[in-house]
Formats: sequence, C-alpha cells, structure tokens
Amino acid sequence: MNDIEKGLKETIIKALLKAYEIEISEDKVVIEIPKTKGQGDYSTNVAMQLAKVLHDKPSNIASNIIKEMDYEACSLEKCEIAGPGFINFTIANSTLASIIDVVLKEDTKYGSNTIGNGIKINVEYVSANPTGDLHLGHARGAAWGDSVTRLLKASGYDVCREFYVNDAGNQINKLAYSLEARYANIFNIKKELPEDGYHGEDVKLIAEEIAKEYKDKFINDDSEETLRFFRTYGIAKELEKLKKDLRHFRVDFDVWTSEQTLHDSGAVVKALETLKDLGVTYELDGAIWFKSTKYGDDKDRVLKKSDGSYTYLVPDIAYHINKFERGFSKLVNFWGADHHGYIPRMKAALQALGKEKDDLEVDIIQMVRLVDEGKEVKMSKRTGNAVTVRELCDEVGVDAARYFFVQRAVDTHFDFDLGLARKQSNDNPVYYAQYAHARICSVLKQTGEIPEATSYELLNDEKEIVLLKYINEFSSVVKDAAITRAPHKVCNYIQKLAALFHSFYGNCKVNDKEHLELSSQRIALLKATKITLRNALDLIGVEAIEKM
RNA sequence: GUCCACGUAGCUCAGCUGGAUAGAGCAUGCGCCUUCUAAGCGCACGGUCGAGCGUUCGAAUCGCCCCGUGGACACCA
Repeated sequence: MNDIEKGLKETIIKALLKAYEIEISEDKVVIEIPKTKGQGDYSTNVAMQLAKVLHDKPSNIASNIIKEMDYEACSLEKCEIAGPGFINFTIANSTLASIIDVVLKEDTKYGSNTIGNGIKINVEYVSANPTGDLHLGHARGAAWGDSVTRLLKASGYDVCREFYVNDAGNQINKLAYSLEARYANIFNIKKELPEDGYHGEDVKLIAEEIAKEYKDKFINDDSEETLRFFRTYGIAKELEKLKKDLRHFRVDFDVWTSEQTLHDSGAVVKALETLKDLGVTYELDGAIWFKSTKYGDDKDRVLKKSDGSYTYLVPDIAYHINKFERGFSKLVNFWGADHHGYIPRMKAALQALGKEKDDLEVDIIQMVRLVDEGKEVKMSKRTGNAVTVRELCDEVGVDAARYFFVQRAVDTHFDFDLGLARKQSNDNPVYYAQYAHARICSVLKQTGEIPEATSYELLNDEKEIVLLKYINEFSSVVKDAAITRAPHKVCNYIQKLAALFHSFYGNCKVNDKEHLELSSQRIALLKATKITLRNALDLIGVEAIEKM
C-alpha cells in the first residue's frame, strides 16, 4: 500500500467514526483502482460492505462518509458516489506525481516493504537428487523458488535459501552401481547397468573421469570400500554440476543440507525415538508405524520397515526438526506435483512434535511440458534424454527461461513454448519488457542541456497520470506477491508497466527543446519508471537491459 | 475407486480474501516511422467465465453436484 491509499484509508476510518461512531480496522477498508475511466483514481466498496452492520443503505452510508471526509488530509480533489454504492476518489495530479521523488530517493529499495518484520523464514526448493541433470520441472521450481525468496527479502523477511541434498538413500547406491558399470565398460569389461540404474550421459562422463584419474585401480574390486568411493565421487561430481547449472540460472542457495550428515549425527535415530516417546507410534507386522491419521493423514505411515531400515519419512522428519532447531519460525517448501501426497504426513509429523499446522507450508510445482511449433518435445535432439536446464538456457537464454517459468501460476500445468521463447520479437513478453527499459535508457542518454525538474505540475497528460498511478502501485504488488508467494503477479505488473510506458512514449515527446520545463518533468518521470521496471525485473531475476 | 489441482476469447493465460460494462498477449483485419529505439503505438473483431443448483443486494470468484483434463494414492525416494 502506498501513501495515497494509506491516507485514504485513514481518512475513511475517521469519517466512519464521526458519522456512525464505529471503529473499523484498516484491513477492512479495501481501496482499489477502478478499471474504467471516469470512476476516479481510487475507489472503495466500504459503504456496501458495511450496509448490514450499520443497517443502512449503501448510498446513505457513502454520502455520510463523504460528508465527513477530510479532503486536505489525503489530498483529495473530488469524491463521488457511483454505481451500487462505490465511493470514487479523485486525487490531485501533483500528489500522484510526488511518487517520483520517492522513487528517485529510494532507488534500488523502491517497492520494498517491511511486513516480514525480520521473521526468520526458511525456503527450500529444487532439492533435486544428485543423480543426474536438472530437468524442466526443476527449472520451474528453481526460477519460482528463487523469485519467491527475492520477494520475501524485499518484504523484510530474514530469508534462508536452502537446498536439501538427498545423498543417502537407495538412489545413491544406484548411482554408485551405475558408475561402477560404466567404469568397467571403459576397460571393455562387460557389466550391466542395474535395472533401474542411471543411464544418463552424465554418469558416463564421470566414469571417464575416474578412469582417467585412477586408471584400472577399481577393476574387479567389489569391496565395500570401492563402492563407497564410487558413491562419494559420484555425489561430489553430480553436486558440482547442479551448483554450476543453478548458478548459471542465477539461482543461489545459502545452505546445502546433506541428508547423510543427519544420519551421521544421529538426528535420524533421534527423530524416531522422539516420536516413539510421544506415543504416536505402534508396531505392526514387524514394522514401526506413525499414527499420522491422528493429524489428518488418510492412513498411517511406516517409519521403520520390517527389515530394520528406515523409510524416507524418518530422515525427512529429522531434517525438518533440524530446520526448526536452527531458529526458523516458518518453513516453506516447494515440491514437485508428484510429491503432493506427502504433505499431510509431513505436516502430521510436525504437529505430533508440537508445531502448528502452518509452521510448514508446502507449495506444489505443477508439471512442465515442452512445446515447439504446437508439438510436444519429449526428448533432447542432442542427447536423446530429457531436456536439461542447461540446454534450455543455451536455446532461449536465461532471461527468457526464467521469465517464462515465473510468468504463470505454479499450480497449473504449464506448456513451455520453445518457439515463442526463442523469438526475438514483440510476441515475446521478455523482450517487450526489456525493450521498454532499453528505450528509456536511450531517451535518457539524449537529454542534453535540459535542467533538472523542480516540480511536476505539468504532468497532466492522461498517459502521464496513468503511468504515475501505476508506479504508485508497485509496493502493494510486491507485498501481495510476497504474502501469496506468487511472483507471477510481478510479471503481470511488469507487462502492464511496460505497456503504459510504451503508450506514453508514443504520445508524449520527452526531449523537447521548445518546452524545457515539461521535458525536465518528463525526464524525472522516465527515471522513476526506469527504476521501478528494473526493480521489478530484479525480483524475478531477469536483467534490465540498457541497450538492445 | 478415494483424495488433490485445474476448466475463462480461435490459441496461451491473468483476474478468484464476492463488487461497477470479465482483461492482456498471440492470431485475424485496418491505420501510424522526414520526429527521443517500429523488438513500438492506435483502432476493430473476438466470451453461455465447462454444465446445473444454491448462498448473497451482488458470483468467474464462495458451497453442493455433475462432466472433462492432469496428478497422487508403497514396508520407493
């Protein structure tokens, strides 16, 4: 919420107090920008909302509010009742324009807010197994998760970006056996990959590295020690690759937590003991079960199998306990759609441990289909395997890839249109936004002798007012997008801001030596637009290009 | 079969804590570069918001019930 909306809210609340002697909270008063022209700059539906409580007609309430409104306090120019009981407010243009100075002063900070209040929040995303390349589902999660953390930071949260490394489960043994087989193949020794092993090109490459470095040292050596070597080496290499690809995708993490360390430190054993002590487990058929149904899960879950090994759930619980022990008061996870069934049991475990249901929130990242020329692309042409993040970036660039993934709400299936992302034309929303930024930069380079603006009273053109109003909206958008963890709202904002600028540009000449005063004011407006656009793009990790 | 998500213009999607005449891009058609970047702007065309019922002064938005699509339903991770 910006200062104008805040002022309006406060004034409305005061007016209601005077007229009806009731006190209502700020969040009950909704201020919005009307879609249609001629309905003022801002409007509220508060008169209709209160009709029941006040036992009065909306139109009466509205006119009573208007009567008591302090025009001066919120720079109000005009107030009128419209439709079924809306109150439309018209604000002085000079007040709208005062945002320019705010933006110029706050610069890179413009749009940020403090609702997070320094709360320690942990956001875990991607967490891909270190057993192969990142595919498109991971890319969506990476772009989305990273953008969410940027939004949370901009909203005053103390954010920890976390990647959970599954380096202990069965899949790692599979990786080791796969490596061992590929390694043996290099020395012309026949060895089949395990049935559900990893067939990827990356495993071959790692095997080649081992062969190069250690020659035939591990040939015909099935010892436990050798297997451990393949495990450790494989994980290290795969992880190195993941980190490199993610960094290239502009996705960084503060903490990489290894599952193995949770086993080594005894945290996993302890997690099970804790649940046992709480009396939320029982034994059946030689296995230990967790009474997750007690906390809303649809069936109970096995913790320790009858063969004595743990299910994945135990280390996962240990991991989440570990997160809370590190002092976070809120955990957010982004999981792939195929994991959505695990949410109830994870939440159940945390509730058993005394946490609130919403201390952990899990958002689901829906599937991605790659589409080109209207046809689904299932495999990479180069490798024959699933298309990787690296390949996608090579094909369309990091900016387009990130923008496309963040553009759509994550809870819907998404078709990534390769042809469109590749296009360097106006069909492509990324270029549309970047072009706006570059265009502004170009105009600002040519300002010459035009002096700095001292006021903004000449900014009265329709296009200028709409642009000013929308710049005013930015911090509300950031706040809303952060709270709802919905960076696609930032994309919507970017598209509209870019459109308003382009439209302004088509109508208003900025550098005009015949009208120096107006030019200087328009230059200030452009500077503010540029900052807002750049900050918005930064929130989704897309570069604001100076020239194109 | 049970559970979850989704269904909005020819296509891809916004809008969903209920609000005014449901929005954008693409596609289609027509205009605009001797003027700061035409990767742009303007105009037009395009809708039973999957169907029905309900709650409400008011429903794309909330509830119920169908239909359709996708996903999840392991002593795998």
